[in-house]
Amino acid sequence: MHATPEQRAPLPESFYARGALRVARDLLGCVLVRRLGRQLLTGRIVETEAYVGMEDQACHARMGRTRRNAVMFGPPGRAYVYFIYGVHDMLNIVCAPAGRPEAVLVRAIEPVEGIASMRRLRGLVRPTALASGPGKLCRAFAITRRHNGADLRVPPLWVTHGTLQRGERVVRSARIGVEYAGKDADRAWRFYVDGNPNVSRARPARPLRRA
DNA sequence: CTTGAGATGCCCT
DNA sequence: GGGCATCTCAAGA
Repeated sequence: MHATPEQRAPLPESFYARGALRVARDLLGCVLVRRLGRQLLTGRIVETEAYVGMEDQACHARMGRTRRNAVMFGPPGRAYVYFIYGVHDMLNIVCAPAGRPEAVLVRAIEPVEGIASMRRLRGLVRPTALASGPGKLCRAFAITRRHNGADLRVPPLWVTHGTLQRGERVVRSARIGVEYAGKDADRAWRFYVDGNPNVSRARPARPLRRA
């Protein structure tokens, strides 16, 4: 089954300009594409989190603009990639018009093409563990801080339209690892495909709501 | 490992 | 007593 040109076309900037909450939901099922030399690595996005501007106490922009978070203040549809814990790169997508620092963290991907390369990049783990977390996915797709600011409509890294399959349901929960965020720690701003084995934490800590 | 907030210290006027 | 360079250190999805 081959993708049509339409399906392969990158999502336009307007898709990303609608605010992190809507975009986080709508990115589920869309396809991340990475060109590595002559090879394409692709996968369906199955888990995201919204980070919603300066008011959001979990958002990197909460203290205003700094050197690190500057790309969040720029145009939508760009990669905001940062390094954390001395170990992981994290891929975020800027999701509001310039000046509004909102972004979606891409947290898990279901590998589709280029799985052999992903295994090389990640080590020999279960296929469903190749990209089942924000740090893992950056490793599997060879995404690093060098991609910070990259336009996600052109190679080597872009996102194309995709849909959920029959029977796939979106659920939401609190975001992972934001306990420090006070009033915002419990907001249900994490979205994922219910039951998908590539999601980073299959078993939720708390009850879920249908999204 | 990086970041940035806060502390500390230094020199100016 | 303010502005700024430097340090220090906790915390980070």
